[in-house]
Amino acid sequence: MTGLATILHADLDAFYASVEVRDQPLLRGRPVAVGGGVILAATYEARALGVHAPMGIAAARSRCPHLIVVPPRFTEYVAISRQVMELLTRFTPHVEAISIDEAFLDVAGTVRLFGDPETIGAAIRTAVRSELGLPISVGVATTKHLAKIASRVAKPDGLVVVAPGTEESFLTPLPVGHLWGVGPVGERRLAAYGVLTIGDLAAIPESTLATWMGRHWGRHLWQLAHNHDARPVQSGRRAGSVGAQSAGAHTEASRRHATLLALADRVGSRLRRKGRAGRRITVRVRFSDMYAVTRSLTLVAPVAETTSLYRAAAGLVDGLITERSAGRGVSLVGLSVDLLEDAPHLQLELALGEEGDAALRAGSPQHHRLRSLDAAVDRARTRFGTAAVRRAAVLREEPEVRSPAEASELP
DNA sequence: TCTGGGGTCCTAGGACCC
DNA sequence: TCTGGGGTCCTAGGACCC
Repeated sequence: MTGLATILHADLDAFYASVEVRDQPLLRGRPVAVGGGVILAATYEARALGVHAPMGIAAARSRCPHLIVVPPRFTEYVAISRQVMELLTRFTPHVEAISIDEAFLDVAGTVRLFGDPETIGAAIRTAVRSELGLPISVGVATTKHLAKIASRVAKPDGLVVVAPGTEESFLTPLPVGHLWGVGPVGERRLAAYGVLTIGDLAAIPESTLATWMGRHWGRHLWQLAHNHDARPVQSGRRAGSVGAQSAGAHTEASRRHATLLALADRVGSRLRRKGRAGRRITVRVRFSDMYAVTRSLTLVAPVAETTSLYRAAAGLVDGLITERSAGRGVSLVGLSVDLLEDAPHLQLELALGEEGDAALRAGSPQHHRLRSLDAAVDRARTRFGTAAVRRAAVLREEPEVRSPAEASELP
């Protein structure tokens, strides 16, 4: 051990809202929220008036009548996020992006180059502010978990260093809800045992926590409370799943199928862009009373192609709704795919997917797109051989590869 | 005034195999 | 014929994160 706290957690403040304020200077200093349906991010001015994500917009306005609500620009946020992550890699190659607006850095190897971790944290904040015009908070500590808590304590627009040896006094007074992974349910369960702060938690023996919360959870909580967190900063982590969902009334089968096809398109083209595929398809349906149900299916071979995703998803969703709807409306449908590291038939699936994509770019109407996969299958036969294509189809438990045409009968 | 869209991880039961 | 333990895969659900 170096005796130095070298893990940084950098977290953009009110990210979406800060981008909008940056790009529309007239918004500066005013209560601003980014939202579509619900609040996605709120400036600190808005938070002071009780506006928080993920509150409904109407509820937010009732608390804050002068709230300015800006529609989100996701493409822009993704691009800016990339710029931020790029900037961070100047200070160390060990950057682990964990969401659109936060990342861990391990600067153990670069302190001789850039100065101690606190100096690096300050330099990051200055660079992000001056080059990208955005506020970012940084926490510095000996573990990932503690660095994350430190950046939270640093907000807004601050820097907090937890020096080695001071961890316990730093953690003791904080509420247990500050622990990563302890949400409202965990907080309630712990409160029932009189555990309110991380100090309270740290005083409980691990074996007792295990009986209260289950073995795994108990052990995990005990370790976090004592700042035992050996997880290294991992750059280049790959996503484990890809999904898309759509909220709104989906009670009518025709609307639902159209939405599912669009979701399958979105997920499929993202998979192919990444060169990934997956076997496990999960659908999620939420009813109008917010009751949510999932169904999943593991295919025998991986898929990355719109029509296969669509058919698997439509079958699951229709079955689920027949089984559970009980006269309720459907307010959300979602589709996701668990990715495989590597897979037989992946190249064939990707080739089929490319053909589908080409048809999409050509702007052909939906039923033409689906039919065009017939032609894609023919081309795949030439490229990969009839046997390979048939095998892929059999492995997907489909009667025949040409069945995309069936899907064109759907809306 | 009802709750977006993108993810991660864990649990638990049943099927199946050795 | 009965019994047991261990391991893996599949599915459904839930908590949590931003």
